[in-house]
Amino acid sequence: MKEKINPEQCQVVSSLNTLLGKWKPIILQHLLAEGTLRFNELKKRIPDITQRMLTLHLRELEAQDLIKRVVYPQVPPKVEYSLTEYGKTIEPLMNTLHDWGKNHLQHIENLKKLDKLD
Amino acid sequence: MKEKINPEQCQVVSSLNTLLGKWKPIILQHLLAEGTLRFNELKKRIPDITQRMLTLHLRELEAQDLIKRVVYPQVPPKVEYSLTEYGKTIEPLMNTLHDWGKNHLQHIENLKKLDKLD
DNA sequence: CTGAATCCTAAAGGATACTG
DNA sequence: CAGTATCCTTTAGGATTCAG
Repeated sequence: MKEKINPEQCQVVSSLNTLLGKWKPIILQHLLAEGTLRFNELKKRIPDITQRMLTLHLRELEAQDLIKRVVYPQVPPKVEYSLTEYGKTIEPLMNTLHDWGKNHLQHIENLKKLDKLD
Repeated sequence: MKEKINPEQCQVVSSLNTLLGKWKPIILQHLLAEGTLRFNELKKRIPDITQRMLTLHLRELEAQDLIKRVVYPQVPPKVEYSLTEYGKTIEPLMNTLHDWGKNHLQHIENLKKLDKLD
């Protein structure tokens, strides 16, 4: 018997926790695709997110050192978000998740079709 | 500018939803490591999970076609859980998550140490 | 423009007791 | 042994308002 695995020590859970948040993967995808975006540019690209959640998620991603936040001291304020160098290491992970997820949707779709034949 | 990405059409989100559940990755890890386990064997290996959550998570993993459930019609009941053939395709994904998560914990640890030097 | 503050709802998960 | 059923707590997220 293998040793016990707890959520706290499981490294898979560690990865998942980093991405845990309804909009975090979306935010990361936009920053991966476009490099640098202002707060409102992100808001426009993710219409259904609330300002509150965008702020909270950005703060958490920043705390994880995945993104950096640059404030231009001017009025009206201008704040730019982009991935840190470290944050860019998440791209292969995102791609792996994307590929498996895409295949998974197809798989579930196929199962449903087979069910209808019964 | 790329097209908008919504949670519903985002394939990364699709993968994450499959693993969404406090104990699901843990359950999968045990089944990956040991092949077939009975309900109570899983419960013993994951001491802090409640029977309720174990049942719910197993049902959801089964609905995703990731695991299969075999009931032996006897008293007392015997139910065995194992990965489906399709479910085994999640192993590379789990490994990728594990590796990134392990590195991430180390990264965060290093950042904390650097902070203390200030 | 980029937030912060407050209040509220919904969903996930836990505790406990019961059952074929 | 392998669950169900019920009730409760916690947490994530949404709606709205205000502010520098």
